[in-house]
Amino acid sequence: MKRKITLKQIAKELDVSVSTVSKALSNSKEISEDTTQKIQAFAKLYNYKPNNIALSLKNRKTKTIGILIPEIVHHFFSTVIRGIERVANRRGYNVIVGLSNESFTKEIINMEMLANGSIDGFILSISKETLLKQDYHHFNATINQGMPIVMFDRVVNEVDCDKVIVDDLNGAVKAVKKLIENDCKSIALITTMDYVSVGRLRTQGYLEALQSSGMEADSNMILKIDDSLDVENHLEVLETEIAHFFKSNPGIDGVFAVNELYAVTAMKVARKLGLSIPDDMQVIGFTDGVLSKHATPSLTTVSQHGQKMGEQSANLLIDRLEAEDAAGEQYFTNNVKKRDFIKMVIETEIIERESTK
Amino acid sequence: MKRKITLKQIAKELDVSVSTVSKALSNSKEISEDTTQKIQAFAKLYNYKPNNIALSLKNRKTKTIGILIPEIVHHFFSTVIRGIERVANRRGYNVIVGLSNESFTKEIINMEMLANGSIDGFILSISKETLLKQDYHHFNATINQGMPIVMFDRVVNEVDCDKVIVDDLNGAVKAVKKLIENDCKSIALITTMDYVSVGRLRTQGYLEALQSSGMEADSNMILKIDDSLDVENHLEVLETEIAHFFKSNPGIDGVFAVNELYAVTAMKVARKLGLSIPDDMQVIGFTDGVLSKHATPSLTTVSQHGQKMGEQSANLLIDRLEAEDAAGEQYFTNNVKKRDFIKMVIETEIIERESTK
DNA sequence: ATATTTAACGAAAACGTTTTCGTGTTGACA
DNA sequence: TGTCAACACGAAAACGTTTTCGTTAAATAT
Repeated sequence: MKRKITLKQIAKELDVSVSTVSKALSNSKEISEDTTQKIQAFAKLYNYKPNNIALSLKNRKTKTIGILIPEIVHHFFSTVIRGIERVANRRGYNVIVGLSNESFTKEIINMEMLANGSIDGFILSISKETLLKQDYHHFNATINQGMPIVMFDRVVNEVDCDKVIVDDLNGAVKAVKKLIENDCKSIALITTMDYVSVGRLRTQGYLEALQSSGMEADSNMILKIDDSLDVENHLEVLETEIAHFFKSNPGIDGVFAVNELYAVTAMKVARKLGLSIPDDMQVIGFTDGVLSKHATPSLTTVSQHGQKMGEQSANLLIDRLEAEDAAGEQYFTNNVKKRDFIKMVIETEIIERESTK
Repeated sequence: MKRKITLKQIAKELDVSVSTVSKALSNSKEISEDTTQKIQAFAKLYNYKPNNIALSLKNRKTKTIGILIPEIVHHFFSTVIRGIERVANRRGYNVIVGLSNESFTKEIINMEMLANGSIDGFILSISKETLLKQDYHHFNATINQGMPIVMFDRVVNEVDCDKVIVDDLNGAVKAVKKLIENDCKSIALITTMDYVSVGRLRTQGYLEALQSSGMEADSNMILKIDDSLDVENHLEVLETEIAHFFKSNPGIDGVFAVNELYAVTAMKVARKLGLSIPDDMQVIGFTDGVLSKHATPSLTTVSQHGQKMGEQSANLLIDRLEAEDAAGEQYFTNNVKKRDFIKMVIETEIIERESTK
């Protein structure tokens, strides 16, 4: 086994100085053509590649982006990662991922681990627990240390940084309006608790859509699921809750759910209750994941374009990183912003499938 | 904004040497209690944290693991990542992920990017194109440079390293035997092309199970899907292929599919053809993903325990990394293995749901 | 009073780069 | 022959650590 070769070793072998080797490899014209040739040939032979860590230390930038998300086994988040990785790679960056597992503490620990030089900037989505606590000091702290953050999807006004969000409110409005257009008279909402901002916004969209169509909202028609319990592994609880909800509201002919799991489960429950979809009840979900596509009947849903969100986030972050470079840091010491923070909104799109008429 | 503080800055402020600061912070008893106190207080005040990159360079290890997978928007792979991240974090490591996107070239590029000092070792699953080409030189090259690799799921004999696999063959056998026990007389197989080793093994398991039960295999009962096309986005093709398959084999009363997408699609097609599941046809899939759990009817499936695979992989890799440490590298130069390579088999488990009787 | 230990700290090397600034040798030119 | 530029290269600093090895002064032992 041969360990990776270094400049110093090449220098020694060829009896020149380290500086000469470095220059020769970067085709500096300070070095004669003869020695350049010789050095390059030798380097190629031994497959020399500069050590990234050394470069990072010298350049004080790592060319890697830290991703911090609540959960990776989740279609939406993995789609975002794919988007980030795509543009990051294209622009010469690596990505390092941390999982907060929806925990405030793990979010902080992860950020601290990564913020100590390992990465140049963060792309993250806030954990539920953090949203609940409303404690955002760790975000502001990292930003204050000069490390830029881009937040996506679950964002918060209290932190000043670039943000990429999906138009949750409007997406919900569009979905509910579609149900109304499709002649639904009694439209229910299945949502989460309010502290998750996306849940809140989608709920708001539901209400606005009803209002603007002259239908009145009925709080009995809204089912709020306590997602503090691990719903993925307690599917029955979800099912019985929804079943109970449907039974106590017999007239429901349209359902808008704030995620695809709720939507698909609602369909399942409805069918068990003898309802046919979409004839007796139409259903629209949020998030275009595998479930929506492959459910029977396949689910009409609001697509949030996760990959696009990832791509935009990465571009925002890298743009800012490279702007810092160009500005040569002087702006920072003067405390002048190079560019105001951007809040980018990704438009939603309704993907019509079999669960609506 | 205050940039991260360094040892040198602390030293300057407190008018001591850098070495003194370093020692004081690590509670060396070389330093008097007074100065230790003073330095630690100051460091805490300014929230000093050692720079990871500098440490990596000095220690010649990064405490980060490189993950290289074909695709992240995939329940199985993200489950594995979750497992890796879990133990990596617990043992003080970070994870950096690269996506090969099933491409040979991207696999190589990614490996080269990461192998230059950014990580201590790899955990990876081979891309389809690489399997097709059967070109594994890049794996052997990195191993020869002293960087350990752990392969999971899609592994290959030509590379000498630790491996974690699921018992595909036996899992398939169990699944098919369950169908036989459940009185299926005519069992079909929906599989991939043979070059994907897991597909081949599962096919083999199907054949063995039939044979050992005295049933004869009929090549007409095997549908091989060409997964070179992007099946996720060309669902119709898959559906028509399966429909055609079912129509030309009317007697099928049991289906074993090598992944959950094929299984769920098979159920969908079957129902469109007027068949009831599980009464007319029973279906078992492979991979316990979201689809299996939430399909209607929910799918009986062979679970591969992705998270466990990730955890085992990470433990194997870190064990080896830390064994190298302890051995102080001498073994390597003598070309003596510290530990033979391990092939760890994760047992599969059949999760019974509604698609079987 | 001298030798030796101990306490408390600093200098410097090392990890692997890149880059700035010499420095010595050559050749040209006056 | 003396001056100066051009050429080709090397030394050293810097990035931020840790660690080994001094070094100095005071304290102790002889």
